Amino acid sequence: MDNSTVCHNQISQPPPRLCINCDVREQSVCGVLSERELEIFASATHNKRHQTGETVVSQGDPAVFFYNLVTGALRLVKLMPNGRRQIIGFLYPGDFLGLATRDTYPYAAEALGDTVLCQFEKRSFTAFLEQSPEMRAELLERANSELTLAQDQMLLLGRKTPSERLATFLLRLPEKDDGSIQLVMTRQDIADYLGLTIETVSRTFSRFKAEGLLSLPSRATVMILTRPQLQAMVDES
Amino acid sequence: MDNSTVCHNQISQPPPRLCINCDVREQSVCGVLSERELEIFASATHNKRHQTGETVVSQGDPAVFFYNLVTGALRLVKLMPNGRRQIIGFLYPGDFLGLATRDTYPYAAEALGDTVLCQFEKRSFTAFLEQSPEMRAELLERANSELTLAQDQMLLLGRKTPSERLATFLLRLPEKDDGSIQLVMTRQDIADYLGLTIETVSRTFSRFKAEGLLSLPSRATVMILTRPQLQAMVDES
DNA sequence: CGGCAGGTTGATTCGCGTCAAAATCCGTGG
DNA sequence: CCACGGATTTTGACGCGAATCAACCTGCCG
Repeated sequence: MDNSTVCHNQISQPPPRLCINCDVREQSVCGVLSERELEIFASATHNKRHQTGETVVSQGDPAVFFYNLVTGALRLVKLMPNGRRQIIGFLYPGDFLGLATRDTYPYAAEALGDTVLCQFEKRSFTAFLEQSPEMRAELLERANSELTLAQDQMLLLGRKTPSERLATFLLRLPEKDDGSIQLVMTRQDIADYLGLTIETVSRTFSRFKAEGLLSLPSRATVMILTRPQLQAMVDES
Repeated sequence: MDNSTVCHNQISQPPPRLCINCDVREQSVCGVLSERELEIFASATHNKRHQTGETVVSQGDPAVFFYNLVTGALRLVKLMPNGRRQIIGFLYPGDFLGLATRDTYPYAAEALGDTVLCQFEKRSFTAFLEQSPEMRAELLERANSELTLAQDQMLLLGRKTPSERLATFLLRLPEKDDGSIQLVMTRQDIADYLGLTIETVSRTFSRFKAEGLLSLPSRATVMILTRPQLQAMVDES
């Protein structure tokens, strides 16, 4: 809640932050830039930290900044006046925050856990695009894959059963080395992403567990036991 | 079903088809091209006609061609193995068909009424993009607005009531001069677009009519009587 | 005047949402 | 290490609203 744009260079003076050392450079839109361009880019950006639940951008606010997500995860939320909530996507390290915006953000972006973002001005980024066809191509690429995902999600929300929705969701998440899946979001988030209630999500998890499809070592950890069966539910689509 | 790539120059020899005379040039992605570029473009395209219900591209087919829609309308359909259907969008004159495709089309495009399309090869178009930053910017622009629309639709499918869905849908359609709205799609199409059944769509239309919100002079014509009330239902989102 | 596709209306069912309570998880402090 | 407390999740009971199933209507074609 207090000033969360903290730098760690409060004590000693570290070397200037360089995009070239960025952990997610290759995964982010910056991956297409030359060293020369990266330097230009670096001078126009700075890091921003957020804690769990904090709002990075608000629905309806003028879109002044764009971001690359460096660490953590975000949820993109659309809120209706009466409180109904729909999550239209989650962002992970390397993802770009700023697609599908015109003058204002049509959704809020909120931090899930502690996050680090790379912030830059929309204005200067747009200007930068004029000189970088590669970057524009990269953005087009990303917009297209977001659009593809969104279309899959429309099918999910319009026509799939709760079980199919949850199975689809789980199989989209990345596995760790030990085969477990870490859920960075709450059940409520999952419900609002899948167009269900929290109770239905919980019940579906329980049923999957009872059927031996998965186990839940902790709230945030899922072990998929019989991937083929879950996959079969998804392929039914 | 027979060869539907008909030219009208079967009798007399008309002047070569020129993009510069295209009715929808300014509305389509071609609007950003210079006369010079238009000529190059023209030589790589040809018109293609389709009748009601015909398939322009099939879900799962290799994406070889892109299209601009010149006349008529298309529905973009995702079909599940068990027959469940979700319409992820409608295209109107000037719209581009080819966003959100990788190697294959992830949806089918089907003609609503008689349509005219401008067809060109994905390969050559992609090559053309290399030399036309304006065109790439235009495509990015369009991908972004499609994405915005898709996100609105996710909210609709995940969280809105049938009445809100239909009201939202109707108010997005263009009015004619006399204030009427022409529905180019069937009730089933509307249902599959809004994530409902045909019966629920029909009942909701009937209720709106009973409440004096609209009248239905014919199956395909809607007269909105009290726009503010419909708008209020939508704003509730 | 059929015939038929598309659309409407009615009766019934059932799955998910709602409301309520219990259980679990997890951080905190004794 | 355990006891406590709040948040989160799970489970249970119930009701409603949209899907389903079925019949009927309407407009339009030959």
